[in-house]
Amino acid sequence: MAVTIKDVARESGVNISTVSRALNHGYGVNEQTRERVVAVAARLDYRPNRVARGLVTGRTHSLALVLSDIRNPFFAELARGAEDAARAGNCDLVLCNSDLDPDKQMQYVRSLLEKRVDGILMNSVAVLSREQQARLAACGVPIVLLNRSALNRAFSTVCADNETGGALAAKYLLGLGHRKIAHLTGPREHGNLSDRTRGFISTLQSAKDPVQPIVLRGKFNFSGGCELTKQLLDEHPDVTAIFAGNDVMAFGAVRAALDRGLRIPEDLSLIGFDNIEFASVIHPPLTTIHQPMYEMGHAAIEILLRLARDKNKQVPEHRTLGVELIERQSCRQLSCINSIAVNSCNRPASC
Amino acid sequence: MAVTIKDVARESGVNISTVSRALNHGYGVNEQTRERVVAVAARLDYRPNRVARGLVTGRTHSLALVLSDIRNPFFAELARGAEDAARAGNCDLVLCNSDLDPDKQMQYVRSLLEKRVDGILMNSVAVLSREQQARLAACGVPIVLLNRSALNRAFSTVCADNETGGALAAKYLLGLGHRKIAHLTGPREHGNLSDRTRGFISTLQSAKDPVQPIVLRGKFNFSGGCELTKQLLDEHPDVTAIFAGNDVMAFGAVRAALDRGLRIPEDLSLIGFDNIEFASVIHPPLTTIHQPMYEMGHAAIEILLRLARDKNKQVPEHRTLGVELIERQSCRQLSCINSIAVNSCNRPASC
DNA sequence: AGAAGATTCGCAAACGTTTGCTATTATACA
DNA sequence: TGTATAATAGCAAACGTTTGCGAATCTTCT
Repeated sequence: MAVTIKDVARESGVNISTVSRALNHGYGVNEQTRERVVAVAARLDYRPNRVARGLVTGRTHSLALVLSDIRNPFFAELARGAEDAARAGNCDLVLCNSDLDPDKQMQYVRSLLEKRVDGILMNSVAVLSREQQARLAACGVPIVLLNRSALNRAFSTVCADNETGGALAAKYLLGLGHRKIAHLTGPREHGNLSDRTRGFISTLQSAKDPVQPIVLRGKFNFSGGCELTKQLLDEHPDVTAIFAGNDVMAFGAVRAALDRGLRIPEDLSLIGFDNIEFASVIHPPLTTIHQPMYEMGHAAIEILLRLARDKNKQVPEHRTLGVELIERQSCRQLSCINSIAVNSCNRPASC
Repeated sequence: MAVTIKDVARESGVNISTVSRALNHGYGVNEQTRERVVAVAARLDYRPNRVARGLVTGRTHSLALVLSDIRNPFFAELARGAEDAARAGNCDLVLCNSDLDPDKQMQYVRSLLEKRVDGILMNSVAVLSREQQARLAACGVPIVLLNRSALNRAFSTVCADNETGGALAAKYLLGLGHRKIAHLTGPREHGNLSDRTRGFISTLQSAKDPVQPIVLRGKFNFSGGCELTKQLLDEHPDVTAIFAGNDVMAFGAVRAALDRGLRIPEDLSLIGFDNIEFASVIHPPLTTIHQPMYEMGHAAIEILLRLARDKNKQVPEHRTLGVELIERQSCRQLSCINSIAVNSCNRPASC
């Protein structure tokens, strides 16, 4: 069927081992024969079979990206950074959507191990049992995790400074004078979100005049943000500010607020986390914590490539990337005097 | 290193061929020995090496998805559909971002062919030269294209009914009384966008009272939509409606309009294409043409799986999936009388 | 010119499977 | 009991590479 190394060897009158050497590096092969072989290979349009090569070298030049859902713009951005880095390292990237389902996740990993990928970049293993994590750590292929797992230092990790991000959000809302503050987040097992929550709450509680936020947990997607906000507005109609665990939840909160006839930021201040592209597009432009998603994906794959390179020294690497607050127009100063000063109050008559 | 079929064979006292048969299907192997082998394999935690298997079977159980940029929510949705279908077919999916660069695209294909993927799903080959397309068609692996390529019927195709979608947008804007209409789109080579443009323009031109739209071509992403709209507003300040070739461009148009102090839909009507999730989130919620992105990805991979299944009968398959107009709040009736009737005019005093 | 060393290249094993063929044993039937 | 047939399992080739080793040739130096 396809043209193999044997065809090239026969056609250029040398042994297959010479063809292999000529095409791969050229050491130990005469310059003239090398040129001849290369020419023949080009003429026959020879494509080395990387499956066969992988079998003998033990490297497949494939990396895997296991994340919850590529439709989350955060992961799309991250995936792009990862893919670019993989490509630069001459690897390709297989995509797996786990939906954070532990069974699905382990099933993916099994399949990836059978396929002998050179490394795996995972969104989260926090949902896995301790035993499953141990099995993972012992599986032989390098694994980089995207959230800091304080428990298991067997893995390399890349993460944004989520805790600091949460703290930034808290300081910002406090600075604007908010006291009745809510926080929308996901289940406790979710590492990233939990770190944000921790930073947020502890900063609020350690203020000169401590604040105890209302914390609601649920699905951390658009509909989750929407539902939690509606629930919040029912139970605590007096909240003045919401910190959403991610931008997509914040978008859900915007929708819920609109449905209830509330305006942002006039009636409700809102701050997100992630700074995905559409955060600047929605009305009003969303104030949020920026995390360098592309760079995280890129950095994670670079670690993976290094780990895959020399199988012997498998020392885990940990990288934390900085976050920053992007101030837009979804939060307002609470005190009326100040709000007139910054001209963010549309109802001066009512002040 | 890893446990191989030989280890299982030795441990259970049979030949490796028996192990292979026992684990794969069980034909021609005694029930008792089968059970014994299975037990041993489980005890040793044996994982068959799919690289080796792929070498002999000629199938890698990998499919590839070559698209312009996963960060485009359209492609993220599509990728999710594709991945789900691939997983259901026991394949995994490698992700490639081509940025629609012909060189990059061919480079990806070369690499994928070397890796012997079982099939390739491509966003677009329209940017490729006729010769490159011919090479692609002859490469031996099944290829499904995402846009209808009227030229080359060698490939299978899956597409939304883009032309009808463009026509729907045109009819809708005409129905609202618009006459000064602009259309933002990408380069002529872009199959999808061109079909939309064709349907849009021909419908406008074949109206009782024909309209000639202003067509602007540029980058078909957020910043492209933004820049084109600014250019449009500079050159044609009297336009009343814009049809953006996709939602992301529409979002760019929203941003540009806001920057120029124009309100949507009061000062400018806007209709998009795709109906990505955030179309319903932005302010105002975007009227757009829905195309079934998840289903398209799913359908394309199903075709690929079928094609990969029996290598002999390689008859291309073509599937067109329907679109529909989602009416939200980004377009207004032009005539003032009507607009009062439908209460979409916020400035009754000026009417 | 002869020896030592370098260069070039072929041979064959190895990677871990699947699978056609054959040998052996068990089963059925006359 | 003997023979035809079916069930079971082993042997070995094949898939397409890479790579260690050794043979042959060429180069260089004394």
